[in-house]
Amino acid sequence: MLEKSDLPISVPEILTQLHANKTTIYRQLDSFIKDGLVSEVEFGDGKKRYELANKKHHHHVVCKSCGTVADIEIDERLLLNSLDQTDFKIENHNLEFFGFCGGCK
Amino acid sequence: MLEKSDLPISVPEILTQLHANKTTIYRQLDSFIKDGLVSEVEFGDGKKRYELANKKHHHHVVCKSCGTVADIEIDERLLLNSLDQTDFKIENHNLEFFGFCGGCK
DNA sequence: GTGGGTGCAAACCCTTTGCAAGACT
DNA sequence: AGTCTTGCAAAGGGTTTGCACCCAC
Repeated sequence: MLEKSDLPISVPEILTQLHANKTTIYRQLDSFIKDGLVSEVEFGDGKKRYELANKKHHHHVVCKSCGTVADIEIDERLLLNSLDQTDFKIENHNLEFFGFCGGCK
Repeated sequence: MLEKSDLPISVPEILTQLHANKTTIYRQLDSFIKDGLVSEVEFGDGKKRYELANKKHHHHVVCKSCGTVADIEIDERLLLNSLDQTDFKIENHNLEFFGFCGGCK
């Protein structure tokens, strides 16, 4: 398929670039996610975004002005220590940063 | 208004508890956010949630099974250090944890 | 009367579902 | 035949918008 984008992309974006059926895209993404090939990220604009799951664990910085997205690696050691205070069994987390990119700031 | 809930609540949830107009709720929330009284959080289920902005900076743990939400404080020092690698000017971030609560795990 | 907040309905956008048609074994 | 995938249209769910109405100054 079209997981050629190296940054997370939404279904509406996919549809502008690929003359394909909406429903099929959603269903294929679901199955890729189930197989662990694709992962979902959320930037809080109401659209889910998808990226290949073959990269090492990372997070994103999103430009509030132009929408540019960059990958970022976070040292999560201290972050994980903070989890001792809860009795939840944590399985995953969302962590995304918002600000202005070099060109926009 | 009804910011009596001490945890983030979505507009559909508000509407079940308060016989009020949808549009009015959205507009009042917008204005509260603009005034810095309310802040928005996202748990990735397509609904925005809102909570009073008068608490100290914190994050949430969300139970994937029953939906229970708890507050959690995160030591963000190391996390912020990681941001040196980007030339973005970061203004804010989303950080939410997902897992299973004491009752569900 | 003018300006601002309210209410209703419709529109919007992303996502999901139902069902019939097609492809593959 | 049987099963799995596709396509289209419709429905769903959250959010936004248009516009008329009402209240207060």
